[in-house]
Amino acid sequence: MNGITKSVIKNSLKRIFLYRACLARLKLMGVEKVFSYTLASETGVTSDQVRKDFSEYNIRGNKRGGYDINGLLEKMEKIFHRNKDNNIVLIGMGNLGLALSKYSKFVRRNMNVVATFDIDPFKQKMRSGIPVYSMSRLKEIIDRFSVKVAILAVPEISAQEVVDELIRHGIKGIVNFAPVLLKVSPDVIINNVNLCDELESVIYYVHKQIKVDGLKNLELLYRDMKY
Amino acid sequence: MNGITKSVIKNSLKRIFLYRACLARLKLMGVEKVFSYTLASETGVTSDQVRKDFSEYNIRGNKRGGYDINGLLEKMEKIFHRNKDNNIVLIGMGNLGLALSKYSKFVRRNMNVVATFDIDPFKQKMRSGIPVYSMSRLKEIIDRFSVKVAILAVPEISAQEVVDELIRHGIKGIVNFAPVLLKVSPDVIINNVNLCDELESVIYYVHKQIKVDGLKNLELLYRDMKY
DNA sequence: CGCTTTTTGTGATTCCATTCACATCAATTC
DNA sequence: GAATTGATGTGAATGGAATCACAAAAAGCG
Repeated sequence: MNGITKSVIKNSLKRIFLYRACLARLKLMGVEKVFSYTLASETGVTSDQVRKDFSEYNIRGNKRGGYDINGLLEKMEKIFHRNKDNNIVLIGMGNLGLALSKYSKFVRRNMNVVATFDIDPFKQKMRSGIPVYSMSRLKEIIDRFSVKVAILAVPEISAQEVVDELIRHGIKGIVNFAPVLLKVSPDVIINNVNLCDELESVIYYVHKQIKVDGLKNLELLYRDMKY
Repeated sequence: MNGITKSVIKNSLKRIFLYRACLARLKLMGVEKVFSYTLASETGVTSDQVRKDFSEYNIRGNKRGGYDINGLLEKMEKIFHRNKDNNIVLIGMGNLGLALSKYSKFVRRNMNVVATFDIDPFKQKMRSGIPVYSMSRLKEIIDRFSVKVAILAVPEISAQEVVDELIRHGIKGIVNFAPVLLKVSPDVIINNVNLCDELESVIYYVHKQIKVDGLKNLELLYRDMKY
């Protein structure tokens, strides 16, 4: 249980998700095949990038014929283990945890939150279909549903403690919404999602942009004055 | 309003946030100064990286003396405009929107959700202190509070339409929770947060890890059989 | 005060992701 | 069925971020 763990999700994987979302949309529209440049312009990358990414994940198309959307989506499902169900547990039923437990998009991608956990006995009852258990039943549920991945939405103060327990019971991957860097052994995958940072990043760039625009305007003004 | 916009938040900026969180913690513990390697080991990066990042954002310390925590935090506040309040609007009061509107950590970082909006008239009443308005009052609120940044938590079907409206009324940056790539002009900053993708990434790496471990075990078994 | 120690700050280097360029293959046309 | 066209797939080149290595500065010490 040593070592700080940063999120290390590859950009190429994120782009693959983009492509998939785009493909699903095209499929709904009745489109049957795409070319790398179609997908590229839809997702705002270059066609080289699309092909290189596909190459990395061993996805191939037909020379000249482009890619068959159904085949592509099937291949992706296989790669991302979407064919089998993935059972998830969610720890912490505060505001965020509650919202995540109701988030219907997980289910649509075969990711099932089979149970949620909270230390607050008041919260330990059925809510919106998904049961809320006390932490004492964690091991039982993880074993019964072969859970390997957890969502962590507990206060930062208890995050590390909960993580240690999760890992002790066999959890191998965690999406962590608590704003702390968790210490885990390197075989456990952590993906940190820090909502404050996401918002603050945008604020930073907006302020910067405004400053740049301001300077541009000044330059323009200066030029106008000069001539 | 052309062009697909991917999130482009620099890694160095994300690390600066990490450092700041760490510094705040150290400050609470009564620590007054740090060295680059202290901060590094606390955040799981190298000390070179810390110094390089600081250099990028023009943060400097004292040769041999390290960095004064208070000075560092002040400098960061200035860089990130934490001295002045940042007013935010939140669009979409579904499960996620509701949770975000109650997310107390925003306020602690001077990011105030001044109002929320939803098309559902049933939701348009005071909830947990923050008012829920109809979209018709968007412009009024944006102007009154000089809002430049919005959080988007609407269904994907209406996301683009809402974004167009936001930008028309002067919004310059958006944290987008809808799983769609928004089309905006390049002077608007978009930060996409896709919860499904975050979870699915972890699942992907966990399966991969298990496969790798499995192979390792096979190799071990093979070696055992051989000798 | 000059010598040693310690840590910063940054040019040089390495490494990895993206982009380029083109060989390769499949379809279509003549 | 050869020639042409239009796409893929991938080595090679490029660019940008992380790491290295060291000069410069500050603190301590004799």
